[in-house]
Amino acid sequence: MSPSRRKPEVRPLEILEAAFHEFGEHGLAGARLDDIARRANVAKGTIYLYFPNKDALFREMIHSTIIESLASAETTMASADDEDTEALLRLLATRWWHLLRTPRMRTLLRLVQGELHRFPDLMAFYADSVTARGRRLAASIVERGIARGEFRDTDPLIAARMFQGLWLSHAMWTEHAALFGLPDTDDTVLAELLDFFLTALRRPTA
Amino acid sequence: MSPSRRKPEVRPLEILEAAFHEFGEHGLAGARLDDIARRANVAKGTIYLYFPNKDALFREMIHSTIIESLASAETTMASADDEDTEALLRLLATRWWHLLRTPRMRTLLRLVQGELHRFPDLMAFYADSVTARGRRLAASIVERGIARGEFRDTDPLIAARMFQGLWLSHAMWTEHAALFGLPDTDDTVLAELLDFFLTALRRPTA
Amino acid sequence: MSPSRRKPEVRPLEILEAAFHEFGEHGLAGARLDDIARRANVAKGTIYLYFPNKDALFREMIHSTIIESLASAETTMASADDEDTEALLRLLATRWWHLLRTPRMRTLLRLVQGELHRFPDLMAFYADSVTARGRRLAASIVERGIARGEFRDTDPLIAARMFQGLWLSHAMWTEHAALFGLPDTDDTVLAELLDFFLTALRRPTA
Amino acid sequence: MSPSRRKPEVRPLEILEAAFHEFGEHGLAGARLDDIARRANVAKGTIYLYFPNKDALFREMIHSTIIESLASAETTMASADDEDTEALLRLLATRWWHLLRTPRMRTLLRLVQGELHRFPDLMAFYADSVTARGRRLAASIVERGIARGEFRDTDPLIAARMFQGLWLSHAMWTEHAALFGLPDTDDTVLAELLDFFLTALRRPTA
DNA sequence: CATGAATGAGAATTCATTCAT
DNA sequence: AATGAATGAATTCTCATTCAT
Repeated sequence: MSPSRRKPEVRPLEILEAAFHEFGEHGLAGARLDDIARRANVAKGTIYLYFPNKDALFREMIHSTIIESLASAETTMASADDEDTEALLRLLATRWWHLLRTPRMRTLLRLVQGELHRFPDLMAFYADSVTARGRRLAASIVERGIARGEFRDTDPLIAARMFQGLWLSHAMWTEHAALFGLPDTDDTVLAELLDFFLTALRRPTA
Repeated sequence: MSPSRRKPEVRPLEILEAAFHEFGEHGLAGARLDDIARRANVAKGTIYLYFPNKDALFREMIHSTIIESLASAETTMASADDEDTEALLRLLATRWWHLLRTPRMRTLLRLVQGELHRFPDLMAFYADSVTARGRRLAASIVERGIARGEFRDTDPLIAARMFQGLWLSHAMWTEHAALFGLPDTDDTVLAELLDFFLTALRRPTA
Repeated sequence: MSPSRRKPEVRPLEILEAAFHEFGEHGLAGARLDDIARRANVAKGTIYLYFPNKDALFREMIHSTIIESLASAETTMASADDEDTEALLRLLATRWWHLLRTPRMRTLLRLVQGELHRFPDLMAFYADSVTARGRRLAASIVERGIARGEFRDTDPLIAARMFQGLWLSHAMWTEHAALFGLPDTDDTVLAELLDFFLTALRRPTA
Repeated sequence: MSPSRRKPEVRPLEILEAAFHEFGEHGLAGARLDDIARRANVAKGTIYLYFPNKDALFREMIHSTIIESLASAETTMASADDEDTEALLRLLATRWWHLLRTPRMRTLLRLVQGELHRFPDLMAFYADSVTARGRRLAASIVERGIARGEFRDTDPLIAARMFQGLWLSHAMWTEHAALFGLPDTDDTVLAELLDFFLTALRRPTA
């Protein structure tokens, strides 16, 4: 085929996109550059125009996926302010739930779990920019609820961590919902999560 | 190495053990049979006397690790009966926590997360024998607590799922405790988990 | 880089110059067109405007380097006539020595030795235009010396060949002077060469 | 093909032999592992059982060829003692001439000239063990001649260097004898060399 | 049973060459 | 004329698998 030329800036993005799919499906070692190239509609050598080797491609793919997740989280999380805190938390939780259940996010989670322990710097980047950042947001809402007397008095960061733990594990199970005994409808799962979490958080009614 | 004269049945076990380490560190595609053989003190060809190929070795390794985990869970979980339910739950939770934080368990969790989606039958086996079984045990305790009026009235299986979700995600974070904002001492984490979970479970004090 | 506006004829020369360096350093197969282009401050494709392929570029580079060497030899060798033959020979030998020890010449020698056996026509061209031509020049001086009774009666072409052999091998050794046991200063080497050669050539003093 | 098995020690030797031919013909960068393997009657992967990569194979090939040359020089040079020095020198010179004109030696010379400047340690090894060693041998004979009054009084090491220079350059020319104006028969060349060298060395006859 | 040298298909990487701009 | 992104064939290197010993 003759060297075609589109907008040059999209090439690396297409490659990263293809890399996301292949690495996501087969892992770092299991994915083949050949397949990534084919999926990106690009010759094998083209990948090396933008990435020095397979490892670097993997790293950049993870990095850019995290960045992208942040962006989409950013827009997703922008919150309303005039509501009572529980409603606010419900809103955040719902959006979070949908975000986590995105195919993109699920694949990212799997890669983080399965492959990132060999890339400590990427793991740190993920922990910082995704986990810690999200936790702070959740904690700030919890804090607001405590300040307003809606929630019981607890460490907001710990509560936020529990929140993340619950959502995270359920999101992972969702990928094999039947196997892991989740209800058929995702909304049910979300309702259960919220119910449980808020029960632990609310002031005991006298 | 000279053909050694151990009990012949230990050979495959040693190979499985080595496989666990190498697959655990590098994943299915990334691990090399060469390294597994070296770690097992065995010639490369010997592996093929016991396992038809790499995939099969991986499967058997996962399978036997799950079995082994069950066994160790079994002994760990054997419960006392004469106590109040909360104490019982604390006991279970503590043991579970220590089990999950075992290097063996953590590696298994990573492999399940990272590699098992390509082995649906193994995933099912894991879900059934580990997750579901554990959930039933936890649920039965919760049920007892409800029956005795110690816990609020909820679906015991859902509560048990929340329990697992909390423990699981925290166990995974523990591998990079500092990065993921966990307290320094594991006991503190456990205390936080129990506190949160029991708060959600206890009857509201009038 | 923007299309530059030099005299168009200099382009191929710059490319040949860059090719000389890269081929000289890495050999025909080892050199990369990429590096040649970069060194010539030219895009990779530009090379193909002037040379049909790598091999041709190599050939032309060798060819032009030989031509260039001839020219510089020409000017270098233009001889005075009014002197005694030994002085004439000393002059020629000195100039030759300096020419051979030029980086350009040394690289050419290495390429001739290492790569030209796969280009018989270029080898022949080199042998004819450089070696044979130089030998004839040297032989003519030897002949003059014999005719004048300054030198012993020998075959001038053979003597000239010995002359070339001595100078050539020493020039090659010079590139790693310390390793090959040459004196520190080049002039010493030249003096040794001349001393030896003239001793063999002079009439035995009665 | 099924994995065959001969005396295991010969494998690397066969590979080195094949490497010598391919590298000798095409140079380091130009030779293909594939061809080396084919020539050695060995699968491609087998090469990597004995040599970590192409460069290392090249190095070992050079190294072992040098070693081998030394050995053959050793046996070749073992000298008789009862003769006059000139005869001794003629003997040495003859043997040297034949050794240098061996295909093996010629290829080695080409590789040393054309490729070894990128392997300084190998160049040093060659200079030490081959060139310097041979030079010392020649020098010792010259010295003997001087001591006996057969040769004129000169620096024996310098004379030996001239000797080597003459032989070396002529050996190289021999590969393209016609092109470089050498006589048809090798013995004639040798006779010329000896004649010239001894003329320079002999005492002037009063 | 056990070995490990040997295999060769397959994967990563390189780079001469092309061609749309 | 000049560019340099793109190509893909060619090459190096890897490693699961085989099998003679």
